[in-house]
Amino acid sequence: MLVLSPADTAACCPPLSREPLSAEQATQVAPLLKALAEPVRLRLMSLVASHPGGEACVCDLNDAFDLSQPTISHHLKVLHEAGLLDREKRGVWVYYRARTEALASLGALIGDPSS
Amino acid sequence: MLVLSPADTAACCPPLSREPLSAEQATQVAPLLKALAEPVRLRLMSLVASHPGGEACVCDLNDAFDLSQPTISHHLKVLHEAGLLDREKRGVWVYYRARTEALASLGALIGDPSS
DNA sequence: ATGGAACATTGATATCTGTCTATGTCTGTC
DNA sequence: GACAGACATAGACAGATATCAATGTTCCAT
Repeated sequence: MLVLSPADTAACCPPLSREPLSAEQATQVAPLLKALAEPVRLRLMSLVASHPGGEACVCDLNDAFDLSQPTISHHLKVLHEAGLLDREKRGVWVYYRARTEALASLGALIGDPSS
Repeated sequence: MLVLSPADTAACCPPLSREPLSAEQATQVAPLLKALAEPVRLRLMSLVASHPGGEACVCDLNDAFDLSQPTISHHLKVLHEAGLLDREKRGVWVYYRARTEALASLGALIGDPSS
């Protein structure tokens, strides 16, 4: 099943320095950046993305921060709802996987490497 | 004179999916993303970056939005203090210039194009 | 069934932020 | 020098958000 996530909207736009973003494009892309624009979420994203297999269990992530479990859960939810993390429950554990295509298109939108 | 701006901190880190960001790196990079993570600022950045000559006068930018002049001024200040826009006063007008190197390194950090 | 472990959700609170109006500062012109 | 235009700053306020403690839910083992 094909699911369109918020993160897919990053692929819709040319790089920032090519042509001006429309108001609609900006309101679609900004939430992606906002999801990343927080130190804890940035580290969470990085932790998951750089984890062996491209996925990480919540139990691993909780230990990496000096924050309560609900707080980590909240940040993971924000990243998930933005479409930057995929969620999968396996038994008692929940695994999050980084959507690298979303990160790639977002990165290309910010700083076009080909220019 | 060489001035180190907040935006330069984006070049310090390997891509998100290479290795986990440290807490210090995350707190340095997050403000850059936060500056961009707002629809108006994203459009402002895009407007300036895609403007002929790579720079734009505030007078041009004000007209592109249905917002008060102080609000635009505020957003430009945020982008400037993040190190994403350079500021130059010429006569009565103020010109903002996009720091494309900062955008490039930030984009590379988010989604590594070389991987 | 019962209990515990792994996460999520809820509700509360303090802080941050985007917007406005009003005002200040600087620059060029008459 | 007075005035007008371009832009910044200050202050106020409503809405968003990061955090926590408490509680709920789901799954597995005993």
